[in-house]
Amino acid sequence: MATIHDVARAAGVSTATVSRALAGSAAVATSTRERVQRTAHALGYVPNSAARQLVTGRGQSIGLVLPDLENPFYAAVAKGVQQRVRAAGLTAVMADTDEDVETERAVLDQLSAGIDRLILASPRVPDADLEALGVKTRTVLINRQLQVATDRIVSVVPDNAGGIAQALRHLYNLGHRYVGYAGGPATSWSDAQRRRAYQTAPGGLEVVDLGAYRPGQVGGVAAADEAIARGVTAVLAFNDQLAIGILGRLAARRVAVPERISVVGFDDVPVARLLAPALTTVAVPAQLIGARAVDLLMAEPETGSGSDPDAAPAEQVVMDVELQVRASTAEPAAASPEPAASSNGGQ
Amino acid sequence: MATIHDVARAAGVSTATVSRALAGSAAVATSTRERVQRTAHALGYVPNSAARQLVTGRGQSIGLVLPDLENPFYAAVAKGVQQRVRAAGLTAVMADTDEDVETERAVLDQLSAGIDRLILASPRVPDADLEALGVKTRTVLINRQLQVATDRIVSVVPDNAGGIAQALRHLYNLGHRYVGYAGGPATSWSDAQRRRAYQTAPGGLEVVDLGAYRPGQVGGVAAADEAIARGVTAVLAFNDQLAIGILGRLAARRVAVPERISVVGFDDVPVARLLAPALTTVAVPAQLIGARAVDLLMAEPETGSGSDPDAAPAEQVVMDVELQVRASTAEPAAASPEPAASSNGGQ
DNA sequence: TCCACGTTCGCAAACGTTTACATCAGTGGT
DNA sequence: ACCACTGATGTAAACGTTTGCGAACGTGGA
Repeated sequence: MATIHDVARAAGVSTATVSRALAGSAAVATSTRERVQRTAHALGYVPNSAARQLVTGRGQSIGLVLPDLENPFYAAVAKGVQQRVRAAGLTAVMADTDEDVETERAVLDQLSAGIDRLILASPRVPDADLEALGVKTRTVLINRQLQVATDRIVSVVPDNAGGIAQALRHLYNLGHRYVGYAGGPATSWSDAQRRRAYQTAPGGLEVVDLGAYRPGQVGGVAAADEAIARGVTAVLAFNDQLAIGILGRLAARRVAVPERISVVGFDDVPVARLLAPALTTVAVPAQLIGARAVDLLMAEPETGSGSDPDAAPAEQVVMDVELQVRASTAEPAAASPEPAASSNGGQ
Repeated sequence: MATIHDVARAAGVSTATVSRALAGSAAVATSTRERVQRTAHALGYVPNSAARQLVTGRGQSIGLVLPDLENPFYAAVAKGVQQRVRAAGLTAVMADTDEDVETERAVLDQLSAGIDRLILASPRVPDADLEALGVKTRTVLINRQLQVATDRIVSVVPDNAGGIAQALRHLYNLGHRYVGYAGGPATSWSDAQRRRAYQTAPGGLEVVDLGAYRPGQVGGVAAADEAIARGVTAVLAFNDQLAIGILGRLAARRVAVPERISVVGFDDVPVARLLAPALTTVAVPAQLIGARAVDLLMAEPETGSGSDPDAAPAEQVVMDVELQVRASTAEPAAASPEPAASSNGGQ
């Protein structure tokens, strides 16, 4: 492996000049720069990133920790992150926490050793941990916000309220009056947001809480059973994974979708349109979110001198979402029955 | 940030002792080791990975490059890799090549700077590039083998031949006599393997080449059209992505599956069982493959002194696959028509 | 002729570890 | 009483790079 010394010797200059020439510094003569670049290329020189990182302090890789790589939504986020990161000449180290808080904490510990810039998707650890992390590590949150505004921790989130509103309006227009919300994990910030959003449902539309479920096949069966028991005409799921599980259970119990019950998801993962029936769902631009997170991470936190210092430091960006109407929603079968009672759901 | 010097001073020893104590070296007194460990923990000391890597030469992260993170099969591979890597106290840097050879080459260049251990899933670059890479970087291939056996490049692959054989036998037992193979990209090593495998189909079963397609929705329509045109009673797809595309096109053209045409996939991605009809497919243990690749990467290449040196250096491991019979395959509608002619497929 | 100054470059000090080698104190054998 | 040896620790070099500082060398103005 050729080092900077080899290049320096071959080009007849000092290592300092090689370093500067390769970095494109202005303080080196054009002729010298070109000669050095040629020599470096000829020798197949590639800078040792460890050495560079040691002296500069700034690493060339950013960390991405997400709850589940096999969830297509996060896969898309990862893809977006990866593309942007590579375009910037950096690399991305990824960690999967298996939706588990303890694993997440362990991963965070491990990563914070060598990584100084982090993207956290749907982090489950408490706010305090995040703030502690933010002290030494520049951090961008996806699907979560912090109460206190630290300028080192920014976030990018989908328009949860808007998405729920669109879905609810769609169901209302179809004629639904009694809708269930099948929630996600209690520790999920996104779920809390979406839960809050349906409180402001259009007048005349009652939304009941169906409970909290783990997204996926297993959570889907309990959620579907609850929906049937409650007699709702439509169910709005926390995300597509859960909606898919619900669809599966409904099919197994021979409950016609959308004739007897309409189902709406959230995320619009690629398979949503392939299901039978194709899933009506709120599309959130996962890849874009990932890309945007990287942008935020690279933007210098305080370039105060430029323009006025407090010009919205973009501490939080909200991405637009859009309902995709497909085959899993339709008018309710009969006139929607009067909601039995204003029974508020458990948990 | 506390350095090793801070710990040394606080514990009243030299940095060398701290380094040894924390590494668990036997050459340090138990009492000293414990005192150092306590001090280090109290100071919140975490070793600087860049400095460590600089001196040891060995990095603490392994690279994983794969063609498409949004393909659930590779997402599963990535998950398996990630788990194993983390268990070993390392980190994984991931790169997505978008199924593009040039991108792959660029990624390989970029990664080989700071990474000395690599896992390549379905690499598209020519053998020569891989051999060059293997010189300085310990490499494990997934879904590909090299002709020449370099001891620094090993590989883990699914039992392609076995999988195809199982699928073909299943179709034959069902009564099919005229089956189409919808192939993947021409540059894919896996596709070549699977193509070769169907040459040795059971007697009486004719398999025709339907051509080469990009896996996914778009490739699926052309492949389905070709299958219909050829009049096959069943189609065996290169992978699930392609099979899903075919299913979609068949549904759009109102060709009943499995009544008119049976469809078999390869991979068994999680959504396969959720489709309508649920996809019969060859299950390959993606997560296990990822984990196994990491194991191979960590195993020291030559521990010659131990036992006899040429005891199968495990230069290649083949993973068992198993056909999952679901709803997309059935007996052909009528008695399978005599194959019109022995027309061999294009491409 | 001399001085001030800008451009281009080299010197050498850091960055935080690991590790080969030296040092030192015991300990048991002769 | 001495020697050889083992076990525990310290010393210092090395890893490959970036970068502040100063040296050398023109160049133009006074």
